[in-house]
Amino acid sequence: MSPPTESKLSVPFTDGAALFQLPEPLVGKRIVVAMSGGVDSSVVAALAARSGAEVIGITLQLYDHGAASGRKGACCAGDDIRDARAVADRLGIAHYVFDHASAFREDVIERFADEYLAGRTPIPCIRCNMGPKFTDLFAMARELGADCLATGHYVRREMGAAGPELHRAFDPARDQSYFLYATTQAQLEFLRFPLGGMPKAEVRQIAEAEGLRVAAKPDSQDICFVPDGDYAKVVRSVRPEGAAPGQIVHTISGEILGTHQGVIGFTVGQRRGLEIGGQPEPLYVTGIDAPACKVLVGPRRMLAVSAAQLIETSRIGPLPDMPLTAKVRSLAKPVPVTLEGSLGDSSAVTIRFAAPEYGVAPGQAAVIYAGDRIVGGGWIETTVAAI
RNA sequence: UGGGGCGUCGCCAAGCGGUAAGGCAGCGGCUUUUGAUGCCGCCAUGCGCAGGUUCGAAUCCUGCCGCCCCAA
Repeated sequence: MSPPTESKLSVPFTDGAALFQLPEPLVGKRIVVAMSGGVDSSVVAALAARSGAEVIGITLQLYDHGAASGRKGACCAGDDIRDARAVADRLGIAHYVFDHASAFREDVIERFADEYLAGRTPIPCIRCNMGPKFTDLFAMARELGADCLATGHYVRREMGAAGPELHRAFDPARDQSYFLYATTQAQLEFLRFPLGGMPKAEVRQIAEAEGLRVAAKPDSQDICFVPDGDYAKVVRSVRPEGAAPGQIVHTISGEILGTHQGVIGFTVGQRRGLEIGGQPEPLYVTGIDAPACKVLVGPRRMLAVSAAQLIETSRIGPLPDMPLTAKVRSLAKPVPVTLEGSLGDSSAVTIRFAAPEYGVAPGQAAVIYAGDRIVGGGWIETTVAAI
């Protein structure tokens, strides 16, 4: 599944024009690289520096709390900014750090908390890509007169008949397309993802070859602004008034099985943490009634969903005339779906699953694929039980 | 205070003389740039308490304690 460690480089990393999809010569071109302080974006910066173009690294400081410092595998604060700076120094490229903490707090963290309070399950990474990264950083790169904005995302940009298209990464284990479905056509014109065609192992090889201090840095995981995996703590600190206790109710019988310390601790499809024993089979969260402070639970078969309504849909390029698939979570094989409605322009669309899908949570994203190509997606507003 | 039933891990529950199943919950790990799911591992030297019978008892006997039901 994962490529061998000692593979040859699939793309010559000296071919800057191909990697950054810019016309030759690169001398005189200006590439802005979004540097998070991790291995991936550091390698992008290195590749850009090798290309002959002028390179400017930009790091957004997104948050700053004590726990961020010293935490391995985070991004965009404290040590990571120092790492980014050190890499830039090593590569001899310009590097700017912008304090984006207040905007990030409003656009991503508070929104994240409010979604949980409303009984939904948010994906801050997508909001972050939509806002700080691909809107704000995008504007900065434009102002700097860049020819493109390159990031370390594992996703491919390919030229199609109707313009640039977004495709899944070459390395399926690293594919990040799920988090990027909301990229607009205009953003995609300007964006570049040089790592989309490489296996992760290769990226680390390059980092080592370039002598980057981040070569062995752990991959980021979890939510970057949640220190120790305890996202509920973050929600409580942002919205202290939000976590009200309530009842855990059986979806079918209506029986009150227990109590909980706040709807924010639960997501549809969740099994653990209910603390309800004495049952013949496991109970899963089947729904969340935020206004009533109720968590609804039931057996696994009640999680089966036949369709989902998506809102605020977006589309990248034309809708191809071929079977479509969808992912309802980042790690999942895309499953066959049919679309009812017109995808894109923020309109509402219903996707119907060919086979029942389990654990579909409102607030999550559904991303639509045509083969390897991402054609768009939207936020899951409601689901239809398959029964 | 007559009769009947029951007390086994936090919960549910097997076992009915041969040396404590299983499920749920919980805990730990793997996986993972969202939340989940999933998978693997751990989880009662002891069966309400105290005696007794027996080579051997959660299982038999006695007493006590605690629940539940029936009762003019």
